[in-house]
Amino acid sequence: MRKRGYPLSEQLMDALEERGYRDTAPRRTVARAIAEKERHFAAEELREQLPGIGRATVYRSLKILVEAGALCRVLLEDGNLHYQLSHRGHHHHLLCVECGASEDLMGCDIEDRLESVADAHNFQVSGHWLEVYGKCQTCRAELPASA
Amino acid sequence: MRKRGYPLSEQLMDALEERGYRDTAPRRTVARAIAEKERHFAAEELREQLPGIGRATVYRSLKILVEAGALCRVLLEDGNLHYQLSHRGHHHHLLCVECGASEDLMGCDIEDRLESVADAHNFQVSGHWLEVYGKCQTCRAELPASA
DNA sequence: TCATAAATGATACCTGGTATCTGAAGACGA
DNA sequence: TCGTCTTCAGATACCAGGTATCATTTATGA
Ligand SMILES: [Mn+2]
Ligand SMILES: [Mn+2]
Ligand SMILES: [Zn+2]
Ligand SMILES: [Zn+2]
Repeated sequence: MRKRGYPLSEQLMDALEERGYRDTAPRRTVARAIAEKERHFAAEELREQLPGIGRATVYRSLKILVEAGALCRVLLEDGNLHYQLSHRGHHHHLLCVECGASEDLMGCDIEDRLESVADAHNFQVSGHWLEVYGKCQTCRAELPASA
Repeated sequence: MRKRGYPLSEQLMDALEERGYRDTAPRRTVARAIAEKERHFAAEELREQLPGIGRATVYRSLKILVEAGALCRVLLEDGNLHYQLSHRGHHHHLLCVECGASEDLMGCDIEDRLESVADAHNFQVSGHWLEVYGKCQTCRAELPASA
């Protein structure tokens, strides 16, 4: 996602324009708010930050940004769904259960690895959802007792 | 989960009693309804079937049955969460996107396989969530064109 | 049997959406 | 620049899937 040279919020707008969506003031506002997020966030959290924007518009923007690949959904260990700026294309997340940090994991070969077990069930794999939970580098260092 | 000899609904109640929950009429009613389910189901679907049971009771029952390991949550490809009778212990699901059939996948070694990539990120894996989508044996046979 | 703790169900509230609709704003050709 | 056409915005209502509160009922076991 992140490229140097011009604002992230513009890159989000570009991703929408590429898909034929118009460049509107509310969408720019949403894009700017998302671009400032340093971590995954809940939909409602974003909406609270944007009292001037209609609820439906916030949710619609999230939806089309996910479709455009600019945002991805992250399933937290507690079952809550968050949104996050992320790499395009298929990938997974290493989610720290201590601090919430999330690291993208590119280069997924899960389906290759599932081949043999799926074959045994005569099941043809076409997709998957994987989230990985644990402790990040920083949190391991801070809590050496349980690291 | 399923053992021979006595009703599945009784096994659900047993799972609750093992955890110190009381044997009550509403819980038996919920357990009986769940025991009759041949597929994963939505919470609201179950509630509609049980108009005599309070909404909170239905949701509380689902929650404690999941905690007791008698039920598991299944994340469908469309993002909806369903519940399903299932094996105890860690496992995954092969979910057919055509017919909705779900097959349990025991013997998960995902975390072992993630070791090396997690190590590269200095990340200590403690858990994961995986759902596998595709086409089941039956649906592959019925639609040979795209199988 | 009876005290106690736990469970129920009504109600209200919350998050995360979607459907519908009217009016506003963008795109674009003349 | 204007008019038209389409999309979009925001209000509102609604839905699914929950949780918190609390008064009343029920199960359990001493
Ligand atoms: Mn991501
Ligand atoms: Mn299962
Ligand atoms: Zn961390
Ligand atoms: Zn199938």
